Amino acid sequence: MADGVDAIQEGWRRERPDFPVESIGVITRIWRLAQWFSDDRRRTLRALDTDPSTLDLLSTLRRSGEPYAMTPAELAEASLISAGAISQRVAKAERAGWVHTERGASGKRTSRVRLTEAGLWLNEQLVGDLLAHEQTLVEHLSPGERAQLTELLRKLLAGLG
Amino acid sequence: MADGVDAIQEGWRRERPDFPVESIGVITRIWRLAQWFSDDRRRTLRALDTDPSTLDLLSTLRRSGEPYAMTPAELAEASLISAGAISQRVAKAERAGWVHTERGASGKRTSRVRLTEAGLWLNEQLVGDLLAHEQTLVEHLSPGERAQLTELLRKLLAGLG
DNA sequence: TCCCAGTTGTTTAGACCTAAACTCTTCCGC
DNA sequence: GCGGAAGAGTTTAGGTCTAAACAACTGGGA
Repeated sequence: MADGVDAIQEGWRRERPDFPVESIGVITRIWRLAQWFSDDRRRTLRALDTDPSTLDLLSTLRRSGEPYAMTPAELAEASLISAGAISQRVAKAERAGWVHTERGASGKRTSRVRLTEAGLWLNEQLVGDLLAHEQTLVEHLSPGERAQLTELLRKLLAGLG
Repeated sequence: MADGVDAIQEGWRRERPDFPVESIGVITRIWRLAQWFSDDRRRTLRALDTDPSTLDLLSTLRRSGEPYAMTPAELAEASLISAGAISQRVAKAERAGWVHTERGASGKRTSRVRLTEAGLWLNEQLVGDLLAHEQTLVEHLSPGERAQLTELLRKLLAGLG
């Protein structure tokens, strides 16, 4: 039961038997899984006229709880992307009407990005559907395997710093 | 021992206790690990004046064995990226002197991309160093855990089709 | 032999990201 | 108060990808 990643490992073992190829089995599979899940999400969301970046923005605001408002700096930290990318995501979501930027009193530099009613409603729909769908994607593994995998991933991630 | 992914899960559990959040623990961690490994590789390669796309191209050719030559279509299939992206990767690597495109007899449409001596040499250095480095990244896990993780990832990937 | 549909490769338009430059505000220390 | 450094947000340049348009060869059937 071999997959494309085994083929890569075997290629290197054949060509350079002295190279340590064990990490490929973990890291390359993680890359492929990430790509697969990303593509799947992009396809699903495109059919609903949105995209993963916008969903991530709305979900971050939603998860923060009432009043569903955060500063750009907070959003950047929570989303693990640059502040510049947040500006662009917010501009796009604002054009679509999902969020509204509240600027401080005249000329203030600070601002807060807040979910609109429409944005809140959209997010509830999308997240509910997506989580249900993604649950089915991991159910090829038994409950025990899922728990084991979760723990191993957590440990690997924690070990990286 | 909680990480940022647990915070996301707890956020949803608090805001929407009816949503099935188990998949987040697997999928989001896979995304974060993929991002971490990608960033790490990009940083490492930038210090050596290259980038992951170029390394992937050279490695695919190298792994194919003598004479280290493939057509663009074969490269696209092996690399899991579009043919257009291959054109651009090849153009860049050719400018740097790592590969050479051999076109068929006058006016032929077919072509083969071949590693140059310099490209072969560069690849040996980079892959040797990277694999040694990446081995250290997974050694926070015991040998048994690494084997278990590899199997679970393989099974999850296979289950996606 | 000729035609045209399919295949192969390249180019271009459009996304989205990062990094860095830039603008404006805030606030510390004198 | 004042001046300038630090902080916050936006804009822009550059890079890489996909999707789609485009260009050019190939090969089977009339």
